[in-house]
Amino acid sequence: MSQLKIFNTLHREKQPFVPIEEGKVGLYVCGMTVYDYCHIGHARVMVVFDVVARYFKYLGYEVKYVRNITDIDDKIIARAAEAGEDFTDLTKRFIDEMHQDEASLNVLHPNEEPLATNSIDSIISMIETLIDKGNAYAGPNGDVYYSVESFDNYGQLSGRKLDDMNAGERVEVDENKRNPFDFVLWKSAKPGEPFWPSPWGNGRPGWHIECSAMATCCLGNHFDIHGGGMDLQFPHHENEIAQSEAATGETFVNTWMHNGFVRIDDEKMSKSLGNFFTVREVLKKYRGEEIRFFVLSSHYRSPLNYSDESLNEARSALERLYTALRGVTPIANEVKSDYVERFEAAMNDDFNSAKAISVLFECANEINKLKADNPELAAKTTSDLLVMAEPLGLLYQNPDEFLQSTTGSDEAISNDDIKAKISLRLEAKADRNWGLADQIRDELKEQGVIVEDKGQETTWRRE
RNA sequence: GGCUGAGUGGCAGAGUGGUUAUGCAGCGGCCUGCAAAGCCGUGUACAGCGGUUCGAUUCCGCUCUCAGCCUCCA
Repeated sequence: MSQLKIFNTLHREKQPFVPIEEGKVGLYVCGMTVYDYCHIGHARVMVVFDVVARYFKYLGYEVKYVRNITDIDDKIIARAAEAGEDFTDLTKRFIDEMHQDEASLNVLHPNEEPLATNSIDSIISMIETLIDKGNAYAGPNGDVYYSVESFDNYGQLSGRKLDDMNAGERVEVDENKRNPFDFVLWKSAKPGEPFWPSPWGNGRPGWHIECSAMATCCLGNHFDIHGGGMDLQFPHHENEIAQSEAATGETFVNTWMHNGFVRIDDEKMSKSLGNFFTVREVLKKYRGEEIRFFVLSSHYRSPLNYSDESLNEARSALERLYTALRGVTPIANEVKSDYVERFEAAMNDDFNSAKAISVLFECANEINKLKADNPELAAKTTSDLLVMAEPLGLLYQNPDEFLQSTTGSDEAISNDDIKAKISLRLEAKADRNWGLADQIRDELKEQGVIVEDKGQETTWRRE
């Protein structure tokens, strides 16, 4: 079998994955800042790394998957102030919402989900270490900063040099910093802001330090894979490396993985541009599995353009796969089929889900051909299809349930009414009253129900 | 200005130094009372210009276009 290769942002090439400890993998992903609903970009991160975790399990690894929650930061404070509520009420609410979205997308829960506010002690102790080692300093305003010049390899991940960067390009240079690219480790509290006591006074952690603290706490000073969206490469992940490696003296992470953006009209979907769709908005029109298929239909590092057409295609594609599964009871296949081999080869090539999915379609085609002539082989091939779908988190529903479920919140004809009409139509057919039979079929079609005759049986599905 | 990445058939989207991606849509056929689903067949795609090569969409160079990052961001 081919070996798993992963594109490592740190080296800008695909590299064979070698775990630090045999048979185990530690995975840390930067999760949500919980001040609003998840949008499709967040859904992509969740789904992509869910597949990474699932596929490692499929390969037999023991996976420890950690995805943090940032539950204290400037935006959270601002939103809570706007709403006139305690920031913890706000974050608790959006954590619950996030978990609902996660479930809708069939994303398995990470093994650990640490909160920044539960990690204050380890954050403070890491900052103390950085000050002791000369990598951090308290500014005249009481904030504590990391000194980028104190870390020789600063810029290794994002491939940039301090000299090449334009300080003050977008944000005014802060006079409290020794170097404009120094970043905050500890931010002193203004009146009315939430705070924790620290050796530098009351305040809260900066954005980057929490991830260094949580990652090393949960997975150790040196672990296998760290992931997140492309935009976190710089400065967030660059700063995480600088903090963690300066504090521990060890290599922080072996493999860095970054997923591409979701776009709308060829522009990045983001909160700041305001061009985002939330997961729950899209769920009004499309099933969670359709969103999931859409995300996995292109490679995780490529841009992914969001549109109704794309979601409609995902729907058609899933209908085809579920139609193949319909009416077959899978029987475990004792030999590893050529399909599964090719599926693994695709996934081993930097989690190429798009290519892997093409194998699912070929497998579905084979099932359709075998159904009539060779039920036993059809059943085994069906099992193959489900074996491949599992690490992708797809095809987890009963085919009829999927095909007959409603796709949105619109008012739809009930299953009972559909069945009643189909009974009438079967009587008409028995009388060879084709006019009436076709009329009933047309009526159902208008209500989004497709009727299909198979010999004496009639099945139905929703469009 | 610095640094990334990308440009594939009607659309989406993989991939490869010479041979079918895959899905949707289209066209023809089989099946069907008719459909639907399914099956079979069907498309001289690889931004442009040079170079390397027996041969390049695939490697190299240049040009053009697009997107992203350069302390909000998944």
